[in-house]
Amino acid sequence: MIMSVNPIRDRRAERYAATRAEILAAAWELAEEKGLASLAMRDLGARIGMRAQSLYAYFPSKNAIYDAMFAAANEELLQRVKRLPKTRDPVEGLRLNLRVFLQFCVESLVRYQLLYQRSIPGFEPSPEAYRAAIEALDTARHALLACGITQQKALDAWTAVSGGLAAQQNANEPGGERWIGLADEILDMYLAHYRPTTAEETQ
Amino acid sequence: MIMSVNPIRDRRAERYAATRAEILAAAWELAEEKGLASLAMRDLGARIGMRAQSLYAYFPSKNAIYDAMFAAANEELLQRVKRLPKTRDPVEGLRLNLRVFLQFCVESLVRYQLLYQRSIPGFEPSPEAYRAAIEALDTARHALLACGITQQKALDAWTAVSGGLAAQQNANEPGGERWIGLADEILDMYLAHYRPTTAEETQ
DNA sequence: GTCTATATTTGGATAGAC
DNA sequence: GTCTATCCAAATATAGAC
Repeated sequence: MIMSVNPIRDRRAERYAATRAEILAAAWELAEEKGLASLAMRDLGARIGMRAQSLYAYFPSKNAIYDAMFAAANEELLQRVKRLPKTRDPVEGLRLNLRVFLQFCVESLVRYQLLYQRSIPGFEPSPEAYRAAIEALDTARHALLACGITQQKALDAWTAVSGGLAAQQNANEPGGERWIGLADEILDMYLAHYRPTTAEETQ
Repeated sequence: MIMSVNPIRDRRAERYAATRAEILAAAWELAEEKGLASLAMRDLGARIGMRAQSLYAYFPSKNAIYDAMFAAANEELLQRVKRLPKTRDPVEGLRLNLRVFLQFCVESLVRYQLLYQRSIPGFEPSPEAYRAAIEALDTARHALLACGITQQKALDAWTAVSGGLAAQQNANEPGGERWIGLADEILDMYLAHYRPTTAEETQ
């Protein structure tokens, strides 16, 4: 194994990765405190005892930091939905998927902004950072499929209603549960309309 | 009448108001071209043949310009829903209200961001600018009331589904109609669930 | 890998002449 | 009411010494 042949290089890589992680953690903190768009390299460096310029040894630009945050957040969501217990009842599976998504959306306002609101001028997530986002959306698609819902229109309606709940909650009552508390009822409404009741309708 | 006593002062006021309007029009243009957050006083002045500093004779700050844009946009929406023809069928009234709202949301991405996404760091609309926004929302509430829908939960669900359609459309397919085209179907789904079927349920 | 020094850009806002 | 002249602040990013 290469690891045992050259332990010094490994320790360096570990240190490097640890510092990167530390920078990202500080970035989230600062974003929560001052707003996502107000994240500044100076402040970020200061928080971890560095000059702003030294951060460039870890990230080539500020947008690269946003990109890493974007990727990590989507990966977090993906892991959560993947870790969900398998249910016999497909509706229960969809309900859990929705619950996890909404909880994820309202836990952190800045994370929500970064992932779903494109509020940073000039920042466009990289395709790699997108991967987990697409995969997470795909879990919702599968949960819908398990309920016999296959039409593209129905999937689009699902993203609209689930996304709408999160958006209203964060916009009008951040930290509360006035809208996300409607999840179960909205789910019932949705299924009553879009779920096929006979085998034929499933196609 | 004061107007005929001192016509000079009137002409000045008119000129002043016209210049303010010109500035705001240029602000919308620039925002569409470069992004809402990238609106800069220099560019704005340049567009109307002025130095940036001269703009301060018309607006005390950049945020005041955003505020005027915010107010004007909400007023525009309010006028549109108010101008809607009276319908005998309350469901038709709700449908038209929704249609106008969605059309308004997708017509301009930057207007949508300004009104519904709070994407400008440090900008908080003034209470006066809010007035029309609240009034516009109130027209939706009345349209729902006419359909016999009175519960707060049901009103919240309405803002979630209608807002969700606009949000998904703008986020994933700006300029298209993949989501807003679902409006009628979503409305049916919503009414089937929330509209009382008997007089008693209406309370 | 971190620093100092600095370049560069950007952009909001004020003072005072005309 | 518009200008010139500035100021001031913030923030990204690079060069090069240590």
